[in-house]
Amino acid sequence: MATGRNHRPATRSRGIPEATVARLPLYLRALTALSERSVPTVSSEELAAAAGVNSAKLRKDFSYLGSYGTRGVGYDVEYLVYQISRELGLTQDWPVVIVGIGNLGAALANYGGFASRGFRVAALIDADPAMAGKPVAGMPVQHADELEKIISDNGVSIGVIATPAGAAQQVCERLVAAGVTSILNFAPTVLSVPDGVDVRKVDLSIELQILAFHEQRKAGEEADAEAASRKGPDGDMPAVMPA
Amino acid sequence: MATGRNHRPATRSRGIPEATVARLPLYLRALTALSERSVPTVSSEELAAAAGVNSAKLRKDFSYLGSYGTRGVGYDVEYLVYQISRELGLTQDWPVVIVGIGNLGAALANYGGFASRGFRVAALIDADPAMAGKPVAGMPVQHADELEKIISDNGVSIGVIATPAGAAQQVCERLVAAGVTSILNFAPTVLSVPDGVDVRKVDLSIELQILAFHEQRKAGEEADAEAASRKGPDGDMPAVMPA
DNA sequence: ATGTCTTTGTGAACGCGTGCACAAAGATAG
DNA sequence: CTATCTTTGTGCACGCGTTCACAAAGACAT
Repeated sequence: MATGRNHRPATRSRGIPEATVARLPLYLRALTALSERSVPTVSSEELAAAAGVNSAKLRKDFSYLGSYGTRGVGYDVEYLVYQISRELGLTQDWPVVIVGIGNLGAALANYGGFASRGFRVAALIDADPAMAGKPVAGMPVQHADELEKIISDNGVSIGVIATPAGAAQQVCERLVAAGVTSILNFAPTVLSVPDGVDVRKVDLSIELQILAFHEQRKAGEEADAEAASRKGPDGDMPAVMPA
Repeated sequence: MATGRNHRPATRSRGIPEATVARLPLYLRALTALSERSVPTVSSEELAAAAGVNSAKLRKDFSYLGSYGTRGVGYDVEYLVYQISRELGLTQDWPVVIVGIGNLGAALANYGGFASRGFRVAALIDADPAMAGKPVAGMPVQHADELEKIISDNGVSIGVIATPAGAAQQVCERLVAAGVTSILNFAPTVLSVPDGVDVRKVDLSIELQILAFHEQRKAGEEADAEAASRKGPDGDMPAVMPA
């Protein structure tokens, strides 16, 4: 049992750096938009601007995939869309299960971007018997008892956990035992998984706290600059100061 | 990953590395759990395990905050909770607005972790007039016309964008113009913001695509391993190497 | 007081990611 | 065909983050 396997497998996946992989979806989205506007080619400078990254970085990223550009011209949009899609494995169908159909789970089930590209919601699963059979996003919720069967029957390898924190680890273990090897975790918990299983975490609370940190820093710098006169009644005096 | 803050200027946050800041909420969560179990002290090894990180990394992270540990003993849980909370700016109240009350926006409004620690949902805003006045999470949705007034009246500096992609940039600009300096973006778009504004992005679709990449790689390796074992004992010979 | 034991705090080495700057490659015009 | 212009692909250097390994610091027992 490995402790929270959040760090990368350390092995560069087929020579493609993790940082590059994380940007490929970004490029793909920008390219898809260009494709819909029937733009035939795009330069690294233009595409980088659309994706919000540095053009040198983009070119280096693409160089890991191969030499798909034409010097003096740029990149063929359609060809690049295909190459990135293939590299990301989006040319095949990925059945996905969502476990925990509360507010968030339901929102995820309704999320359009889910079905759009290669991903298909194979089932919605909840532990509450009262939810069973209830339609969410045009699909009946199934009871957690069926979890193993659903995963096996549909060949699901990607699971989304949207349960309360307390249930997440247990759900995770059942998913893994049933054959899931990639998990997207929305529950605010560190998941322990065996080697070979990938976990990605989406944590609203953490993102907000990081923003708060920077916000506080900005406020502090402002106050220092302005000699601090008009700040709200709640300063940050220590209310609790344990020894 | 935030596109608006990719090239972070020289504003290195008071000497605390960004990577460390991103982990502080993780430590805080683990410490809060210990605190609730009335555990008085914790070693770096134990806490690191609970947070799913390396213990040396944790100690180095804490060293940026100061010397809050006692050699031979560990860290005082309550004291550390306070120090990290203060460092993250969670000892003060952060009013937050959520713009775009669709499935996701409603889920966020109902999310408990929101209110739990310093963050308070000041208003729910939507552009659809039919939504106005409708209660979501015990709070009436307000029309987008009121956006500037709401932000100004409540001193909101953090905004959450949960609108469709097409509306995100425009909403973002209005938020920034009204005084918001930190944005959490759930819309699948690259946001352009002026310097001094922090953007963090949460993108379900990107996370799934990254998982798909690794999933595909796993499947490929399996196939390679099979092929290799079928061929002969020496496993690491020329895999697929396109010219 | 002294020695032993535990655990922190950190110097140093290393590896990854980023961005600059430029040569190579191809398009295009004359 | 040659010259020029555009844009890619990448060698290189630099800085950040991670990890190791250990000395310093304090607790605790005798």
